[in-house]
Amino acid sequence: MQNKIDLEKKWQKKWNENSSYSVSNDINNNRPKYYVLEMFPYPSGNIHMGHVRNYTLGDVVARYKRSKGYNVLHPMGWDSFGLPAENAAKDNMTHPEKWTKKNILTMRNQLKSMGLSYDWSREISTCEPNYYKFEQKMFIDFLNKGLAYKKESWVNWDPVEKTVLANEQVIDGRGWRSNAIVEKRLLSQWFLKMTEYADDLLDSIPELNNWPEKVRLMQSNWIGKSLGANINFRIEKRSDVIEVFSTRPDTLYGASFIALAPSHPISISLSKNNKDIRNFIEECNKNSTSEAVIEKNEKKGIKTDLLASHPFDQSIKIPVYIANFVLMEYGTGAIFGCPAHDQRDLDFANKYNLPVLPVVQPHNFKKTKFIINDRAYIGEGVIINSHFLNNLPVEDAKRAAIKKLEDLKSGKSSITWRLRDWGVSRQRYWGCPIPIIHCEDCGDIPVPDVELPVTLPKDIDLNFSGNPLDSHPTWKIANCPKCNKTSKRETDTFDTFFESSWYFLRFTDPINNMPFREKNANYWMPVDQYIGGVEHAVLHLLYSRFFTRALKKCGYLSISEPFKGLMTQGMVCHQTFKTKDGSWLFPKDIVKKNNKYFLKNTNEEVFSGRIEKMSKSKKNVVDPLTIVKKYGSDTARIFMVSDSPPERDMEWSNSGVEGSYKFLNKLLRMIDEVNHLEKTIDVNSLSLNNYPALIKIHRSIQDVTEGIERFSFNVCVAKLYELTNTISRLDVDDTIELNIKFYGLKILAQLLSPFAPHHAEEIWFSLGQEGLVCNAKWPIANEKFLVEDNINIGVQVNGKLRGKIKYTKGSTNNEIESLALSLPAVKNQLDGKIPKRIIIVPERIVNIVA
RNA sequence: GCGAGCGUGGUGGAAUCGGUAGACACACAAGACUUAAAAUCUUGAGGACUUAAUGUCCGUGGGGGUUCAAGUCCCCCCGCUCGCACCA
Repeated sequence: MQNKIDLEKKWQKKWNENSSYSVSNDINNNRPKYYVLEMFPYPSGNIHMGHVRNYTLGDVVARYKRSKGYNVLHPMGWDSFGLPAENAAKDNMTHPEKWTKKNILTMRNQLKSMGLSYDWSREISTCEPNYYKFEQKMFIDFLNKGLAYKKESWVNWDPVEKTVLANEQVIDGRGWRSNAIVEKRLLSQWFLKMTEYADDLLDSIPELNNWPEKVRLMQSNWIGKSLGANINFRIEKRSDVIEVFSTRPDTLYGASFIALAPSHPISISLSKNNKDIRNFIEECNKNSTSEAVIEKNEKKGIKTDLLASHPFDQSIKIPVYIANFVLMEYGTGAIFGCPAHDQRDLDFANKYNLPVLPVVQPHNFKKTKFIINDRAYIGEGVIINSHFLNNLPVEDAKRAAIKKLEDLKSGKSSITWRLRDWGVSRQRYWGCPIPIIHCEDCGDIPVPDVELPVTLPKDIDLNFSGNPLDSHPTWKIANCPKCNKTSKRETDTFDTFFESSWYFLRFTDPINNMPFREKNANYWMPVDQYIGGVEHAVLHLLYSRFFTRALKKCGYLSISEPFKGLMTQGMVCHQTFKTKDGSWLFPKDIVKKNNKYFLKNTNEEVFSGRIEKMSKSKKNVVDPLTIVKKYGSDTARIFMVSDSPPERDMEWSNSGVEGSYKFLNKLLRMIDEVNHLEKTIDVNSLSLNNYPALIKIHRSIQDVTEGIERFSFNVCVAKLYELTNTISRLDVDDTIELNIKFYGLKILAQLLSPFAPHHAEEIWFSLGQEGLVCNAKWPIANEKFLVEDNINIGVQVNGKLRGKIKYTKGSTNNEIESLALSLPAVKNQLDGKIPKRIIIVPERIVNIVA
């Protein structure tokens, strides 16, 4: 038996020599196309188990589809702009570019050692000017089509580092490096008009029927279309009004306060003459910009002197507050609070002693008075305490209230989206420069096409705080393309989601000096199967859907939806280990003895913690390279798909890996056993009943094929184990069994090839088959071996299993019934009584109701 | 806080349509081979209770419901995980 590494190297070399996985750019061929894509990695240093899982899943699909005769596009590249390169630069004083390129080199070799069937000639890296120059042009096209614009928006500002922080860099309201209290600041930034496609992005979700339902739901909720009303409240002694958006205009009579966002124009104007309000708004501005943080914080407000008039009854006066939970970005930046029917409003009202008047009463309410204590009622019901709305059901009352508001010219029906425009400006170095020049006279002028790309300067000062592009002495100086006046370049770069929003298009035509040819994109797109982590369920996938539409509007291609099929894989988890005083330990340093864990070096006892997602911070990582070196990549691949279904989280376990390794070794032993023997008989001519192994072989073809089609790869592996067990028990001294064994091994090689391609080639070759198994046509089960004549089903009495019966296919219900009733256990249960009913579900179950 | 998902033996999981729960594997135990170990092969097993019969009861996070029949459908609850717009 040869060394696994040599075996794998041998076949990788063969694939290379044959260019087995490269795809022709000639798209006029007759084979149907199939585009399988895994989310490309950020080159963080080394591949981790999450990558191994992701790319194994994709490779199974790619290899399977190839053998089914598809023209398969299966590319790989690098999402190589991003914050970690800048962090690494600060930590180790290495240039982001150098760090990134080194990582790519390492990771490319690691991926290549896994024998993944990529067309490496299409490799792309987004930090290359040759990639990002196209998106600079795209941005200018968006600008010209009105899909990009500039506005002010809030950022997390670290006053010590003088830099903008990502939400993840703000920990408990402080900068992660400086530990300074983070402030909110307004910056002028570029936005893409995603809201223009809000309706389309929402309405097209039903077409994405090869996406997981949960992702479609998340996207729907994210877009968040709400029907309601914009309502104007007049302010006492002032001429302006407060415009409020509400989905519950039916509860207007229950309004007990109005709350403004801290950044609402009225809040700002009030703060000018009121110190308390100014302090409160300042306090709110110390909050993070993260919605999760804002929502988790204690709900607080400050009362203003303003009183608003109720739109239906000017005599009702409602106090106006400024509250920390009202977002300027959503709706109109102001709400009316109806505490009885909204939990957040109720908490607020109870805190500030505001009245709670119920205006919706449950339909079946019997008692005399409906009272709200500390739980808001948000269900269905009829309106009470509301004059002209009384006795109407909620939905009717909404319509009536809106009608009245319109009659009074105090409001109108309105749709509000949760979806916001996409802010793409980042105050960072390691990203694609935004191709704009700010001229004092002409304003923001796009860099002319001939001057693209705007490339990043290499000589940057990493010690300097703030954005290195901004502090660079010369880079930002440019002449206005219009008036030639000395001007300043835009020093912000694009959000790195920009690159990942069109990389799948570049893969369809990666070498031409244009982003991609429309012809190629139209042929390959949409991606037939996209595979990646569920953490991208909303942002990346929604940005890409928007981007594709925007590119279509600019004439780049003619499709709207980039991803036809989506598979979201679960995380790779592992047990954690800690010392007595709670510091994390690497699993590789630990040995298990008598159900206790000890440090390898010192023999100190350590303790196992929860099973958690593999992460560097908890040290519960297993390095894929160590595994590949020890067991070979086929072992890692088989293990990755064998235990857990792809969409679920999986646990990495050493014993599981050992199991996969043993399985592959068993296969190699089997070929050693048969490859010196002669095969003589055509097994397809054998009759089926005498040879259960033949039936098993054909069942396996059927089961594995179906399993791959519906992503039950773990079941496929189980079926391969079963098939292996069956054929390993065949007797090589019996001529017929030997021939079935040959045949079974050949089929096994083919069924195995998407999962453990190196071993599959080895078996294929040892059996003396022509060519490479990766080019062989996928086997088809012979129907005559699939039909089962003997039916074996359970018999229940009152839904409980009491026995089993066997009959031949085609027996009548009467025959089945008498067979069932003749079972001793059934007779026992019936105890002489006559069954009330007998339910026979053909070939499934008999249930006798006594 | 809001949105989404998940929960089945000692462990990972299977059960495609509501129809024999626990396939396949890991771990475990016994046996074979071996001077021995490893490797390999064979066999066993959800839990409890017995009168030890191929017997009864319980069993898919907990509680309730629909149905001849529920891991699967509905309602409530518990636990864990993911996302929340500047991580990718």
